Amino acid sequence: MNAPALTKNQALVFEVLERADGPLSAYTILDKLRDHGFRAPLQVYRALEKLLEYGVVHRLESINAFVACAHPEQNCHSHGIVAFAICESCGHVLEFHDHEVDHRLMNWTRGKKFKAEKTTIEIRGLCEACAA
Amino acid sequence: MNAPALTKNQALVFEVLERADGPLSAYTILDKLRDHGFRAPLQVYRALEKLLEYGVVHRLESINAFVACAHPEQNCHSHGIVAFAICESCGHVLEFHDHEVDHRLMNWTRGKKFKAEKTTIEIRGLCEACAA
DNA sequence: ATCGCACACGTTATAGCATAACGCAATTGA
DNA sequence: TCAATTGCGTTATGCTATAACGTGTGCGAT
Repeated sequence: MNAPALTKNQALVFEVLERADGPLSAYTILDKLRDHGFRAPLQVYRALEKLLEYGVVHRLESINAFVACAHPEQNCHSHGIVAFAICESCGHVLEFHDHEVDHRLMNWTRGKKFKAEKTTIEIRGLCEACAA
Repeated sequence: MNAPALTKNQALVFEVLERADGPLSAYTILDKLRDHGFRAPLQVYRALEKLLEYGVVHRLESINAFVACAHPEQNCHSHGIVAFAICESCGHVLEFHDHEVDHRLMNWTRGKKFKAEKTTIEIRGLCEACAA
């Protein structure tokens, strides 16, 4: 899915996520956009829904938060599975792709005749700076 | 962490999860245990916290639900990373372990000097029966 | 024995995350 | 022009999780 021009709300939400130096919850985004007229959670969730669809934003399931894609230039959906390392201290997120991991998981699901739609890989821990 | 004898509440929660044929939310567990005197979410969450610690229950982050471990006989924590395939139609969960996947992820985090604490791999899709 | 501690438990209240349902406005294309 | 689609705003609600307080029980150390 390629990203068409963003609507006003989508652009606002995306900018907030891009400027943030870590993942944000939907309600945090809402608070940051109150000055721009945002009043209700749905305004955020609806924008996020589209941004996720376009592949320019990721949802971190394990912490109920959202983060801008690390390489906005390319469509992230074409990279296969995305894995995240999330620092539980400072909140920073590392993003990476590994085709071998994809293969192993896909081989397994294929063997089980399971039709995979969406895969989540999230590693929580401490980043280099925080582990010191 | 090996499982000591379970307390009454822990045993009740664990039995509910074992009998269920799929993951359950904390509040669903609560409802199933009202007849046994459960009145508040914390009674469930506190039991779950211990069961997770003992490795006999898994939390599925992507659907906010809990499931009994598929091989209760062995300590699941000793198997390395656990991956789940979750059917979005019938709710059934397949559980598996792959040391090669573990390796790839650990190599990557080591390269980034990231200290991994807890890793989540969840594949949502359709199981064999539901995909037909 | 009893004091102190750790732990499980119960209760009330609250915080945090997400969506349902309604209606309106703008756009598009048959 | 009409119908369908999409985005938007609002109110209300539901689901998920934890804070904070107090009680009781078992058990080891003094």
